Amino acid sequence: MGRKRLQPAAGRPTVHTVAARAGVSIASASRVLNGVGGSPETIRKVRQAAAEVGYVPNAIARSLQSQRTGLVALAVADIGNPVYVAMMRAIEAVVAAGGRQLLVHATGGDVATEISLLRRLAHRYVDGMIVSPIRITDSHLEAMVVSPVPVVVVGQLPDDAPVDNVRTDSRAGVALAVDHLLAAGRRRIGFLNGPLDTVPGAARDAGFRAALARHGIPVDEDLIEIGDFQYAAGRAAAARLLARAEPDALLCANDLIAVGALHTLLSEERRVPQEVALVGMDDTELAQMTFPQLSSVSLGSADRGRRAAELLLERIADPDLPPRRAHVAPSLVVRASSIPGGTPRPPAPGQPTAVTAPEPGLGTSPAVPTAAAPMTAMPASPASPRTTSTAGLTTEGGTR
Amino acid sequence: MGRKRLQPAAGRPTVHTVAARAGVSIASASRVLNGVGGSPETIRKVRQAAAEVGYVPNAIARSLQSQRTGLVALAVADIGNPVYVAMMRAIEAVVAAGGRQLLVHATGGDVATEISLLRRLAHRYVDGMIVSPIRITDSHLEAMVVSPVPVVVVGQLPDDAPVDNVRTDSRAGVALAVDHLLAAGRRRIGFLNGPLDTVPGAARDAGFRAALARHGIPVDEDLIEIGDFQYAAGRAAAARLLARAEPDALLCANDLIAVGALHTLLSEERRVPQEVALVGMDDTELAQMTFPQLSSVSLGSADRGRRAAELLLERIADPDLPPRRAHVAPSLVVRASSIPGGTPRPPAPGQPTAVTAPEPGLGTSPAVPTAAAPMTAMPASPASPRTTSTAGLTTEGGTR
DNA sequence: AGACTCCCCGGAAACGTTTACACATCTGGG
DNA sequence: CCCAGATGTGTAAACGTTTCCGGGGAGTCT
Repeated sequence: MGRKRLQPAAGRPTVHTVAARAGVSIASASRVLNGVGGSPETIRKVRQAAAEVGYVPNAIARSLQSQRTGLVALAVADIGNPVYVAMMRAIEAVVAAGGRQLLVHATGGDVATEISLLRRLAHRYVDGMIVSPIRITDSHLEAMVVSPVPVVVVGQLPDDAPVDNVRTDSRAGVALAVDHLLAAGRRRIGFLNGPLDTVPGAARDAGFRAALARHGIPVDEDLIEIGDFQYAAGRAAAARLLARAEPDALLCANDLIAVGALHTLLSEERRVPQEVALVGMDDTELAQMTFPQLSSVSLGSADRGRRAAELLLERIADPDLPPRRAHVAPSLVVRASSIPGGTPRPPAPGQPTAVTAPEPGLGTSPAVPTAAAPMTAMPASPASPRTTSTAGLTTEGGTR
Repeated sequence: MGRKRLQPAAGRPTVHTVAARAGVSIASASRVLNGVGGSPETIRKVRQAAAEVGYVPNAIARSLQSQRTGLVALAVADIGNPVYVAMMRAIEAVVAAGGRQLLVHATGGDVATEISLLRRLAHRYVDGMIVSPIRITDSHLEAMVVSPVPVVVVGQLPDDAPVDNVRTDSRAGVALAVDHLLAAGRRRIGFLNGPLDTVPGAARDAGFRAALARHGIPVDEDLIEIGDFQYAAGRAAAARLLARAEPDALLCANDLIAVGALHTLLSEERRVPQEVALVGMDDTELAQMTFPQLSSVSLGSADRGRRAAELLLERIADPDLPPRRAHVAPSLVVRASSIPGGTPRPPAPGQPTAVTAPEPGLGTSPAVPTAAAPMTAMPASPASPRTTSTAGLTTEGGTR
């Protein structure tokens, strides 16, 4: 009898400890502790024994048995970029509601790091991963399809890739900004972009050229500068551009670049927006912190994060789902940095005005269907200058 | 013979699969795969079999056996606050070098969430945790000592708490800022603080009053405003303060508050720093992004993060170490927002100047020993305006 | 009263690894 | 020639859970 455990006193209590103390089998103890089955008397004894020894189940052993870790990984280039912070918050919320925790990886935008992370999924240390790569290579795709746990991509992906992904139409987003600036009477729009060999950089470049072409405006290469997606690069790129051209507006590929550009503009004593209008992209928290506040194209980072997390959880629950693709429509949030008359007075100061892009078609549509979109004032709470514009969400390929 | 696995074809390959295919025992297979022992012939067979079936060891099973998860958790209030981003990056680096990954929890500064997180450590889903609580309660302490895995605290802790922790002397940090402002001729220093029932809020309040007292200046309660540690609160608190008093300087309990205050100042058309000098705390990335750039008291967040991670890994390796405490000395980084003549011209524009506080004694010393510290120009690379001032690090209690 | 159902319980097998231990074989030296 | 040691291998026991399955008891229906 009872020859199973030799010295049950050593180490932390396990199910065996509890079972022995309650005088029942480990099966009964486990059942009671999981709330399934058990006679009233057994339940009482086990509960009491567990309380007395301070039993807490071991998460790892449970994972081994249940084949799920309760973890979801997120891999982004730069956890300092507020756009990823917003995404992370949204993902965290969904994932926590699903009873899981979030493991965050910072890849530094490095392809090798990303691949290695995807490959490591083979160890199944997480239940799934959300990844937002700046560049996509064949190795990425191969690692994703080979992975034993599901992967969801935030960002553009080849149309035939059998991977869930949530995307936004950043070309249409750029078009919104260009339309807005042209409607405000600007004619020489400078463009501060990220590297063209990145997915977002390429899309923004294409969007910018297409938008100008649609308005019959020739592209002046002197008005285009390339850096990376960081603050310092934005600051430097703006300085280079201003040294050789006289833009009356600057469109920036993300908010960090825009804040850098704003710094250069102000330190060169150019008035914003009177002399140079400024528009960023991503509509991060940062856009509301600058003075003047930054107009910015929202690409729905929080929505994309939320949607990605939902897709991932659904796929974890049912791996046989067909590959799905979700879209989040961009919208423009207008603030003081691009409005000629300074901060609009009618609502509260710093109140945003939003313009929403029409829903994009399948894949990357060739051009933006609308001409200059009408501006619509959005109702918003006077307490917070946060935009309440809701980006449109669509899903295709799923059976919802 | 071979009656162990009934259908080895199903599911992903395990050690059993590899062993069977190589015609050896699982023990031999495991040994080869771990690189310990094995004859040349066995090694060849096992390697080949593993490659053929694409074997990857299961992280969970390995964890169960080895009693380590390879994960380290970090719990902070707000992953959007750049001070935590800096800390997180530093921790990530150390932890990755130690072959582990980082699990990030956002607590929202909520005590109940923090406690629940600490309690969950009993499940041993991570090898240890770094936590930076805004408030510390007895429940915190109890949960920490009870935890089966080590916990390191970033922030003040009762002196007798048997928990590793790394702290900075934020009172001395506040004193650095006050000294600087007084030396620059400011006399009516406004103070925008966080809640007084938080550890950092209380310390900053005490530091502010002590610094004024040391200079024989009476405290004017009209010049003190309380909000929380966020941007919006800073903006609102500055507006309230400016409505009832006429400060010639504003000292802010962190950079987010300072950026909010800057927004209010600029939108009320007060010139910074000519009319109102501005100093923040934490010296985050944000401080370099504003215009004018923000003077800020560095509390060495990256250093604290790094040190905390080191302490944690050391303790994981040797749980019997005595409780240790590490100190990081604050320093002041002077930028354009607090210098009367605008951006200092001598070095490159936006070049920081740093003043380092003397090493604090044990525990919270009653007052700051130095009078107005001398300003020392720091050499820095012309390319980046990042400060290179290194905060001093000390450890006590350990056997290093 | 017998058969049937339902519920509760305990033994044991899984999950996939590492490793203690025992055994066999081989080598070299006395 | 025989034994000590070294070396390689396989069996089985861990790590801590959940869960399948079969047995037994109590109750109900016919």
